[in-house]
Amino acid sequence: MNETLISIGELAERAGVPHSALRFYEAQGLLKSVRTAGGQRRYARDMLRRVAFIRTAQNVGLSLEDIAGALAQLPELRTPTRSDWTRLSKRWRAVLEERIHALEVLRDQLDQCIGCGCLSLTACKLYNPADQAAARGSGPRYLLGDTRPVGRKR
Amino acid sequence: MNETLISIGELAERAGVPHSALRFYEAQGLLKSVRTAGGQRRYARDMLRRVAFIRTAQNVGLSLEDIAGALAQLPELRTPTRSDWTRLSKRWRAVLEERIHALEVLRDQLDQCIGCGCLSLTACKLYNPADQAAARGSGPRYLLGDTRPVGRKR
DNA sequence: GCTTGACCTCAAGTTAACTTGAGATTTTAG
DNA sequence: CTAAAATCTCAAGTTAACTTGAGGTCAAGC
Repeated sequence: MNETLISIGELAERAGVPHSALRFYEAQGLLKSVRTAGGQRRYARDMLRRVAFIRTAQNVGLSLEDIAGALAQLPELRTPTRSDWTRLSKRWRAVLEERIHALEVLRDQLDQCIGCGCLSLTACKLYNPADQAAARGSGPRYLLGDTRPVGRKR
Repeated sequence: MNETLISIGELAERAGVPHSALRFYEAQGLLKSVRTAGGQRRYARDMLRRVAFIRTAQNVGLSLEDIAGALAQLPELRTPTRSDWTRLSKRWRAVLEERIHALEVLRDQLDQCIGCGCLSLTACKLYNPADQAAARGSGPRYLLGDTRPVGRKR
């Protein structure tokens, strides 16, 4: 019944991720492992899925912190079931939809702003700096449709 | 005829960007300035637009290096005209379209992958690690529709 | 049962994009 | 003309996400 556990080398190879990154993820609480008597890591098979999830999410621009938040919803004590992952997937879909929407808004506004010919920065909806929208704080205000900037920090 | 030039403080306030960032951008070749007899920076008005452009582009996830590349297309010797900016804007639109498309592909594949119920990582089109597509190199292969990952480094 | 490849830990280095701080000079308002 | 506000330079610090290296241990095959 230990045959279901894999070494860090195997996980690294199958996931296409370097060992160092796996250890780093574990240190950040994104992965878990049990140890052999000698202290080496052994991963349950579902960690492979976790790694895939992590890399995929990073690819759409989410931070490890965000990802850790999502993974925290998975059960700790048992191996995640199909429906655990499905639930997670649904939330992801929402995140992706928001990001797509934000980019579409940006694209459309870019057309109307710099691209339109008005060239008036003071009237630009895309970039609304401090002296235009000081009451709402400084910096770009409309970039993400003025919604919560999902997944992007700073 | 010097009234058309603004100080770093004014640019910072109007653009909603700290002085330090403006100096940094200049050091990176993203902005330009002339100096007073005493050595202080004075910016032409069109630098305000440049700053807006920089921040906007950063917001969609482009690196300063990418942005520098785009800005390098603007004329050095004269103030950019409306059509200079329009041309730049059109290229941006293409970049945004590509990013949007990549996210849509990702969203749709997520549905079919983790979300579908097959739960088979070996069959997952989203995340295709080394042992599935070793011949094409390791790491995720289909994440951006297997196209050139526009604007993202590493 | 031993050698060799796989692992381990911990500290330090790396890149991007800035920020912070120190110490000195320039501008500007009164 | 002078004091306060704005700038200047340069070096060092910061965060994220890892990588690299040193020095040493574990495990698997012949």
